[in-house]
Amino acid sequence: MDLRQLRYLLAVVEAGSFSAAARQIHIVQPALTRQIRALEESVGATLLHRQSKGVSLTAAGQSFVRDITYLFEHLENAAEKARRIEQGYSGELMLGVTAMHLWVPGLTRFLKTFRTSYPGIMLKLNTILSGPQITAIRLGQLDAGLLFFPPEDDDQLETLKLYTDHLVLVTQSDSRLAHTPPRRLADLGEEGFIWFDREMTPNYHDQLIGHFQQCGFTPNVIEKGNDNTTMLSLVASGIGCTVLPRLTLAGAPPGVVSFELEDLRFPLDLMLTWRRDRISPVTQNLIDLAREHVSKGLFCTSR
Amino acid sequence: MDLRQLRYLLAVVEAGSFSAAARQIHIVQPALTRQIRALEESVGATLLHRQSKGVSLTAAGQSFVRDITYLFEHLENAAEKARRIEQGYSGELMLGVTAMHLWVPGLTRFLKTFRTSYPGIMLKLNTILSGPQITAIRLGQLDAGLLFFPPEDDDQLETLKLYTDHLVLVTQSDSRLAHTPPRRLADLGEEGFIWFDREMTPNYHDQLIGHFQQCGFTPNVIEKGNDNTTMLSLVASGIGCTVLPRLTLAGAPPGVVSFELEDLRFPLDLMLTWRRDRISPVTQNLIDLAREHVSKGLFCTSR
DNA sequence: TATTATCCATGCTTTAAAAGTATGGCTTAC
DNA sequence: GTAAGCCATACTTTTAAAGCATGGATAATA
Repeated sequence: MDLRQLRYLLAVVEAGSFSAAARQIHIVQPALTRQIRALEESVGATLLHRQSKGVSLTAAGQSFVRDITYLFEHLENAAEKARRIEQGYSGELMLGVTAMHLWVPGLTRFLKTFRTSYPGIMLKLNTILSGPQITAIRLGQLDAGLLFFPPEDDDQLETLKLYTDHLVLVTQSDSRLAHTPPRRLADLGEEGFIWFDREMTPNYHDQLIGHFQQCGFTPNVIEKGNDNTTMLSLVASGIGCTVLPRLTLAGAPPGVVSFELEDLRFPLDLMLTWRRDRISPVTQNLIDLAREHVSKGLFCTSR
Repeated sequence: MDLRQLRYLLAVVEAGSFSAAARQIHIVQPALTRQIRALEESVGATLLHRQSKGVSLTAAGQSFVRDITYLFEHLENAAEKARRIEQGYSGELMLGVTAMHLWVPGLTRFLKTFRTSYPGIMLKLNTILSGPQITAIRLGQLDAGLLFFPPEDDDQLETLKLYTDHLVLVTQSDSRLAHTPPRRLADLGEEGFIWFDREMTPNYHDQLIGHFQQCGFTPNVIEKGNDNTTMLSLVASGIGCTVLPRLTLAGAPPGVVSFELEDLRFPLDLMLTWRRDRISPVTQNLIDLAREHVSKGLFCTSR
């Protein structure tokens, strides 16, 4: 069996005769006769009644034609779908993101633009920690990820810096600290500090703790909150202070204020990370759009 | 695009490499490479990542393979269906039958046997008058019909006599007629006669009326019932008598008796009728089974 | 009735499209 | 560093489809 033969059959059925069909599809009638005969042989049934004035479908032929009519359309759709995927206009994009960044305005704006530009893409956001994100990207489970501190000089991964953030001190607006703003980490003294479990985001944790030690500061941890929102809620309720990337304060509850500290100029680069090999077209489109946003400075503006 | 190419693609995907697939499908690797390339060209998308150690599907390829996987199965099913129809084991059979005969035991037994023998056939019984039946058969709307008096020596239609019935006088068991059974039509005199509209089955009507006239009998029609059941009900209620084919009395209500009349030896042949040309395989099977039943005398036995 | 036109089938030739062959470049494994 | 395995390319051979000429059968037409 052969697609050509099926096409020929449909042409014959439509034209009502071998000769007419042959004229329509620009081959000679004997060629058509032979191909239809071969088709009938491979199907194992006579599909056409040959009459002196054209042909008509047998009962078997009617059934067969019904069954194959939509085949070509189906094939064309399959090809079209493949083309759209190849061009990155269809398919899905598995994107890793840390919970911390889901409310960063520049980032949500970026994702919104992507969604608008590629409405055919099912964007699947995975709220996942930095470490697992890197693993998932390596394994191909994620197409790309948004995270701090990707492994440097990795020959498998490639990164793009979206923006550089920095840490700020966060405290309640009518707390003691808010009235006499500290200038350095050491000024916090034994002030209650809100922190998080190391496992949540080990890289970030270790980098910060290392920096604190360099500055001679040991936080007096009195409470832990394992995501941004929780930590901010704890701060808002007056339990203590903490440090957070400035841009993640976008969704902070009222009554929370932030201060820049002299020794908290810790540079935090939010990186888009992806596998160097086998970038899917969708991922490429995401990267291209990210590059565009970076060059226009769209990640840094807060509105 | 070509079925061969699709088959090759599936082989390559399954084998994981061009070389392995080529060995499996017994062609050489360059031929495979070329066909896949041609397929990719006609689809308009790269379907495979060529790596040093085999190949893997691109995102577009994954979608495409998903879409064509069931195609071959679908085609084989379509062919199988066509074969079954050609052999008369599948499909539908449009059979005309007059309401009069639906309760004839030999006939219902025949239809039941057919249904059992060909469970794949959708047997569509059309309760339709003799005249329209013949027209429908000629037009190909019916595959075959069961009727009295088909046109004789018709070069388009062919017939098979299933059984010969004859008319009997039907009356209520405690009517005057039942007590002094008449021997001839003329004996009925002015007895109330139940009849039917000519349009219901004109051939049958005209043949009977003609015969009545030959016998010098003019029925005193006092009521009309346009199907067997109605006529029998009227008889059972004591309104009058009528004549009916003997075998159609199978479903008669209690209190109805029948008598043979000397001049009512009118032969009634129930004929299976079909178009001589373009007998569908199902129809052929029906005819064959009918011939078998006729030769075994199964139509005449009442049980 | 003979004729013409039309249709499908068949035998033979030509052309187009696969498959086969030889080989090369590249990567991975030992 | 060599061998093995993979895919790609250029060229040849084989296969299969298309083209051509023609014939038999049927149906419309003169």
